[in-house]
Amino acid sequence: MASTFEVLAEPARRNLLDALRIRPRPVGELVRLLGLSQPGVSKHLRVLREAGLVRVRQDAQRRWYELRSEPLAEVDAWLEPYRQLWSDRLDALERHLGDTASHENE
Amino acid sequence: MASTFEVLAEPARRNLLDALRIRPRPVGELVRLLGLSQPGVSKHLRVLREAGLVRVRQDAQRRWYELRSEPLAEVDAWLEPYRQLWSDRLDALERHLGDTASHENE
DNA sequence: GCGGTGCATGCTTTGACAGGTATATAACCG
DNA sequence: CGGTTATATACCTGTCAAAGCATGCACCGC
Repeated sequence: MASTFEVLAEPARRNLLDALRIRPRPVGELVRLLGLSQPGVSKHLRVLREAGLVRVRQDAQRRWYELRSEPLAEVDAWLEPYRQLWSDRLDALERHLGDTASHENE
Repeated sequence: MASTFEVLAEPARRNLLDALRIRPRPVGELVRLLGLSQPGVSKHLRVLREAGLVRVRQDAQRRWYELRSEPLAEVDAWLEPYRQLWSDRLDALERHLGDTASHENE
């Protein structure tokens, strides 16, 4: 089973997640939204499902796909130690702006 | 040039970033840390460089690679609307725990 | 200058993956 | 039942990326 990062590497799959983030949708609707072939969409959905990023609810002949955010939380956790880097940088910017403001009449 | 997500799909490259997050390092050190061949590491570093995730500082025959976090901030931004999903879920959990606690003697 | 070190690049093979078309499966409707 | 809708899977093809090995290139110390 592919890692969450590998799954997210494919733009079409990120688009699928973006669509499912709004609300669950059946496959046909995703096909229309993405403009891919139906088999193409089904195959991406399979990858997403096997990675735990979506789950399916069957409703007669329709299959409603919905988002599962847990794997994304892991990505967020990986990112966590890096986040500090740009917040540090923002802090520095803010200090700089503060300095500039306090010197702005010199 | 590959997207940041594509670049992060490769585990070795995430390992490189994790190593460079601590401090800048020359290639040889990264080779030792990752246990890959030197050309392999160099090629991954090239991909990281072309995606803007690292930059190089040349020091005589050594090349010091250091992290550039900007592209990671973009990933973080993509993740942003999803983050709400698990914070919502945490909120719900906390409410549930609160309810449970208030009923725990029933 | 010369051997040695540190690193990049070229080449080749191999395997994975995406997209398409055609087809299978399953459930609905009349 | 028969046709139709909704979705999945099989198969094929082209593309691309990763890994290994060999080699090139730049700089160092002597």
